Amino acid sequence: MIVIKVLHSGPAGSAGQNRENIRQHNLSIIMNLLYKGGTLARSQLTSVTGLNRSTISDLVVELEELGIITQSEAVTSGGVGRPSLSVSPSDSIVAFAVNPEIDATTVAVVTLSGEIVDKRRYPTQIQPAAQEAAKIAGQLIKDLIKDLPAKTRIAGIGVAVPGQIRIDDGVVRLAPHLNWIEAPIAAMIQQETGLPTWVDNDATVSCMAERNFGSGRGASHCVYLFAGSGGIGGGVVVSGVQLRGAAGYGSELGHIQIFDSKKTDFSGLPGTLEALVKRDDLLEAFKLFGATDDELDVEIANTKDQKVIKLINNQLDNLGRGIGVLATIFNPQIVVLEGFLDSIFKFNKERLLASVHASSLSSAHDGLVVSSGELGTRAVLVGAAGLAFAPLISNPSGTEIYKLSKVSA
Amino acid sequence: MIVIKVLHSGPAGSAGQNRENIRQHNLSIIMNLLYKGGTLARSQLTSVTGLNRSTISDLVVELEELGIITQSEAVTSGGVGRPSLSVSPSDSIVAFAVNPEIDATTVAVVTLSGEIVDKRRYPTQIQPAAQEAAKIAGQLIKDLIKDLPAKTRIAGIGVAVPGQIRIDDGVVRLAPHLNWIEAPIAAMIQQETGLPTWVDNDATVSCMAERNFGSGRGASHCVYLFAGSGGIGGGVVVSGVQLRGAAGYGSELGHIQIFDSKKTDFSGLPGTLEALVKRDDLLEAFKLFGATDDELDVEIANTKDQKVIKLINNQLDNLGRGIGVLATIFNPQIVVLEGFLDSIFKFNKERLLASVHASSLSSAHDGLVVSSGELGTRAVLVGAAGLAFAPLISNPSGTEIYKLSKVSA
DNA sequence: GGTATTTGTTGCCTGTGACAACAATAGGGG
DNA sequence: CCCCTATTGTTGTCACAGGCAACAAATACC
Repeated sequence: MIVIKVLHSGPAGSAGQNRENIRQHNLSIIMNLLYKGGTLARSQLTSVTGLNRSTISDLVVELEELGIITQSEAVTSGGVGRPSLSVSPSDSIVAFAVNPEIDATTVAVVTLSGEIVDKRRYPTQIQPAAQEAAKIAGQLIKDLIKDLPAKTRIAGIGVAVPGQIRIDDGVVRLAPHLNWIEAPIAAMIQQETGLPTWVDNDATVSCMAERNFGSGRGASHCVYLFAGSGGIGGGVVVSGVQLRGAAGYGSELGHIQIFDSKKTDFSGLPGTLEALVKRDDLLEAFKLFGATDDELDVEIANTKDQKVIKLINNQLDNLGRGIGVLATIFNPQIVVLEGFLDSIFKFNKERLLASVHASSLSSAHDGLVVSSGELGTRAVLVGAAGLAFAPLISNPSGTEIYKLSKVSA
Repeated sequence: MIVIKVLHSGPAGSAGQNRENIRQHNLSIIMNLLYKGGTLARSQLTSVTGLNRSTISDLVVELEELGIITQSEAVTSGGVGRPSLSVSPSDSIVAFAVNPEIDATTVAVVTLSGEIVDKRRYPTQIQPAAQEAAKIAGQLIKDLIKDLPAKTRIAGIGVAVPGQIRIDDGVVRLAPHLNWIEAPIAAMIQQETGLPTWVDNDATVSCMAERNFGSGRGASHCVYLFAGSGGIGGGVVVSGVQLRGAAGYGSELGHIQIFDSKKTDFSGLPGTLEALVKRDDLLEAFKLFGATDDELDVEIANTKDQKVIKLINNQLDNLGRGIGVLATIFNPQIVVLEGFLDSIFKFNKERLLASVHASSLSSAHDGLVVSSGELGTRAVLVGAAGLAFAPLISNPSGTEIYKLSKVSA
């Protein structure tokens, strides 16, 4: 049992704390632990939070009455003394995760414990307009609801979009690959479904998912790099908090300039990480146009072509430099790679690490772990659902949850 | 009057909140507001914190009894109704700021309201060893104490060192320009003076000073770049919190690689910001070896030499690219420049901004302010003192403050 | 000078977590 | 097989901190 003593770290916000806040805070702490940790014993909650046994009992009962957690009789024994009750997030609480991409829109049902229980993918010929994507998402959600148990309750909808998002009002300021400009996607989907909807950048939410449930579990400082057909996206966790920037447009890690090259990325900036580590270059080398990430992964793992190997090595060197820059800035415990970045990493880990070491101070990369993502394509969906769970977790007793009938057929 | 409603932002830490925490938290909130804001009316405290009038009264009385704040009869009127009492941080509480540099060690007396009331500078021929610097600091502190009013009380000592610091135990892991390696400077100074001592990186503490008292006042996201004879140092504030990294070695902004150049920085990395924007290059162009920052500043402002102008423009382009990379990553409200970086910025602001715009996404630099530091050489001292005030601010009722007699002569 | 407005002060109330005592449930030893 | 120890859940009581309302104080405005 690890007892974590948290001093008053972080910023002293300007808000005073009153009696209601204290209760809300403690309920939130427990929900947060259960969300990330899954099933925990009540005795664990006691020692981790530092709260009294009786207090934990009281709080857990309240959460149980709210229907967002369940208690089960002592699961395992193993130690002396009376066995502690197990507490789990309720499987009846779900959120819908929506991910519009160039060639398809995907919707998933994700439980409060971070599991994907169902999924629908709707392919499109060309990239859908925002209104169209909203309609598709609405229809898929209605389809998914038919297969859900009647007792299921819904926290809301989380949307992950490859672009720059104003999270305050859920408007996509610019999504270059989808060709969306100033698209109020949250309002559109909310209109279609009647459910509260939140939006954020796809890499940002994936980062959070890997941090909560994947390779970055427990890391206070984590850098996440994701690459697919839509360029390189990034997410950063600093002191346990997602980096968003003053206006919400931060952590665009694909667009940091690291070399003099004339090669430009999708946004027109030269010499950026995205310009120099390009998926299309690999596809061209393999003559594999339109391949999925999985197909590309297999191809990379098995290639013997010296020309291709040279290309991959070059990309590894460039990626390593980018990671080096990020390590120098953030000094993270872990850098998580996803998509084809992970494929080339697995092809030659030593080369990437050597490049990272060559382009950062030893203090920054000492003890740094570079790792593949654990969640793969699930990250973006689990992360998007997390957007919808966030209000419930931060204020369990004051957040509405909806019945299936809330969504009109 | 601005009423700030703070939702439960930030990370839900794992610590539960009990009755003692709530009181400590509220006392801390008030101290924090007073530290940053100087004198405030009690009515302002009420509206900003959201706490009840009677609660604020109670808290303020407790802080007054602790001797760390003072109340004065209604300073100004201006509105209808009974005038509110003014509350100020006590001027009798001070901290010592220590700044060891290559050519001198400086110690200042800084009040809780962020004012430097006295200062001593002790020049050295060559860079002092850590033990030597500690002895110098100890002697200067004893000298300074002689001139302080007898009622003065001391929060502690804050040390700002140009190098990589383990803040947990106050050990300088590496300070290249001072040639210190694994130097337990905090313990040494504590030994000399008997006062509790904290250490941190000089750019990091300067950043915090500019954020609390200077150009970056009120910014939630702030990037700070400082350059002197010891290369380029950086500090970043993210969501109001200083970025330190997992092990405390983050925000080494001078060492991010942005070009292919073979030019190396002091740490041996090629193509970094520090390698491409070099103070020594300017000194050489001016034939001004050993000049102070102020002398260099005047020289830059008045130069007509086309060759020098070309050099400055080149440095501005490189600096702009570095700032562009940082803007892309952090999306800050403000970038604050200090030292000769500020001098070349003032020489041609448009050129720097053009370079920033050319090397970042518009979403990242829209609304971005690039600004000169307000505090100048005071920043590092005010910031260092902040290290010693931090425990007092985060736990006013549980932190010891020392009488002058604590320091043996 | 009277009224409205704002703020400080005081006494009382309530909610929330701590604490202690007891009950329940496990393992270990003679 | 019983007893002892260790751990956890439960219950009732307590203390503390902030909210609230009423009143007093001090200002501006008419």
